Amino acid sequence: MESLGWLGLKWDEGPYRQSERLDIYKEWAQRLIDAGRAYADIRTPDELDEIRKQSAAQKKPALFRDYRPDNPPSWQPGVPLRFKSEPKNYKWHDEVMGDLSTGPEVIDDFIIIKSDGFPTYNFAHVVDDYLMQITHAIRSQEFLPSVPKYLNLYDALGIDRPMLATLPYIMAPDGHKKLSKRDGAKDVLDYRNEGFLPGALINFLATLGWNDGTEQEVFSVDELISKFSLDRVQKSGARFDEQRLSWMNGHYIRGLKVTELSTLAQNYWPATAGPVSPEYKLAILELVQERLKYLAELPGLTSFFFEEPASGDVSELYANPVDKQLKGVGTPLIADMLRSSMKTLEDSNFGRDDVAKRLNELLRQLQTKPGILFAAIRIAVTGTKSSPGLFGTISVLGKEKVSKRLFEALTILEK
RNA sequence: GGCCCCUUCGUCUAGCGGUUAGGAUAUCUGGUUCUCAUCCAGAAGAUCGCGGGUUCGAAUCCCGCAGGGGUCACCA
Repeated sequence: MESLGWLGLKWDEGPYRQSERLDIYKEWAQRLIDAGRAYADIRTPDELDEIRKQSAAQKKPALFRDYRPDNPPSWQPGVPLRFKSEPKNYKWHDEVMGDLSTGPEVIDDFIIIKSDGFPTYNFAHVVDDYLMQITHAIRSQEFLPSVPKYLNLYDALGIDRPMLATLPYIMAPDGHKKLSKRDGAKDVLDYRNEGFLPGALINFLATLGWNDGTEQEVFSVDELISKFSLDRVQKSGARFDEQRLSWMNGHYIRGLKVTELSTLAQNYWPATAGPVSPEYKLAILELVQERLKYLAELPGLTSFFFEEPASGDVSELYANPVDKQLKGVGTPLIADMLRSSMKTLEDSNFGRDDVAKRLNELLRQLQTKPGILFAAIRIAVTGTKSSPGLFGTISVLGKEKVSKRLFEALTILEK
């Protein structure tokens, strides 16, 4: 329920507890008894198992309707109540699967009230749906084989059935099995904790097995409400592709206003962020917004805004630069470039434009390539091999941090 | 085993008798004269599960088969 709330999915009625509705189920069960359509089943689990074994030995499905007790006692608390089925052919329409039909062989007697007095799902959902005036019963595929049983029960109770629809499975990313928690599937709330947006998850899930017939991929919730239709739902299962979800979430994050992103990102800052000003965080978010796929990536992308680069990282990056261009440049030359950078930034106002102007100017003076000069500065200032745009990063970091880091890098290089 | 459902690029899918089998994502390349990302452009990627039919013509209709999944509880 917390998941539904987070996703913004609202319900009209309930929730109900079965324990508070036992009398209702009992009343409906009594109707079946009165109509001769239910009987108390006093057989032990062992006896029932015996029936199953016999059937299995004959390579036939176990049908309890072939083994009905001759003189069942009247139903009383503590014993299970079994539905007395009336086997026949069924044809019905499934909003997703289309027209379906089955023979009498799939209809059987089944327990409707357990010995503890609680109804089984098979019985409770029919009663509950009816009382709540449910129009559409949309279920997962594993219920499809049970539908004829439900139809038989609707008939016995003399009530109309709702529209039926069967949704395909969501499959595990790597296999052919349906996605399930025991196979490592994440909870919806795990996605919330990793910083996925509800709208993105809904969009992803909705288009997993459904499309509107156009080439549109991104749908707002309102669009989904107006455009979704069961008859365009896929019948086959669809793999849960996290990469696609990440792409979609990134798309939604990019569409946010920075202030909105800031609100959502509140709890995702690195532990070392500490009590820095909201303006500083906002400026950082502006820099990283377009490269965030989900909020939990924030620390990895921004930690250098809050803590000094590790000297080990810096020296390692200079010794083995990822950038090919920087590779051929000798340490003395890199040191020179850092010194010049310090100098030209010394009396900068650290506005983004001014930083850009000065560093581009320096580029001309030194007659080197951006891939070399800027890579060298990036390592010193961020301690990483990639970062947001260098000018913006320097501007946001500010004079104090930048000067200090250039100086630190210099001492590392000269060691 | 009985019954049921499914089968188009790696993945999500469009397609409903005539298409160079389209899009998205992922991958790769180029560009946006700094990396990463974004954005833009391009490439590669599908003998439409297989075999028969019907038809001038089938991914599309019919029949078999195979593979995958599900279900046969006092769980939902």
